[in-house]
Amino acid sequence: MITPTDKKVLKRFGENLRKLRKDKGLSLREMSYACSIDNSKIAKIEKGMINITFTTLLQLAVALEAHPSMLLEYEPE
Amino acid sequence: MITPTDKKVLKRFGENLRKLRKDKGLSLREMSYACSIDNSKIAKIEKGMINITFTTLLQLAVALEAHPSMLLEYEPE
DNA sequence: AGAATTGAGGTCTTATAAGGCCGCAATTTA
DNA sequence: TAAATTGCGGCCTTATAAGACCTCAATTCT
Repeated sequence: MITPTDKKVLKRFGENLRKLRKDKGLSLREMSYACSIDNSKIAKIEKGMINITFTTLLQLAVALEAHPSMLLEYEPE
Repeated sequence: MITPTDKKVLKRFGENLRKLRKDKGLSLREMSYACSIDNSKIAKIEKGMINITFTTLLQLAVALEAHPSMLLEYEPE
């Protein structure tokens, strides 16, 4: 079950993801196209609404042309 | 659906996880205790049998006393 | 040898991620 | 201002992760 603490962690991850996407100047649909993940799903991830799997993390990294570990390097807060 | 390519990626991740655990001198049960993940599940992860979620990745990092991103830093191969 | 530890697979239930589509309000652009 | 783009939430089905427990063969320890 997804705890309130998890919620917070996912939200923080989402915020960072959003930042990385913006920095790369991509719209949700552009990013969607770049990694084959539905744009609405990416929106949900950025909102911290879903607990993504390992493979989804890798897909996101592809779209951002970054190393997967980079998506985890942000201030936990 | 989990593709053969995903399978390979998960397997590689698992091998690395196993290495990290061994390096820390932990048995599956010890690690299980350290991160509240059933030992049989950790075994499955190491075997690349499951596509773990973001929160599970964080839990594993706790047991290894490492930054989550570290679990992703290995030779993709 | 006997006991304990360890890795690992199987099984069952429940929660939820994935995948895909729709629509709409708010921007942004033409 | 009309038209496109964008973010985003809802909905549905299917696949599968999570979580918990059991068993057992192979090691390792005593």
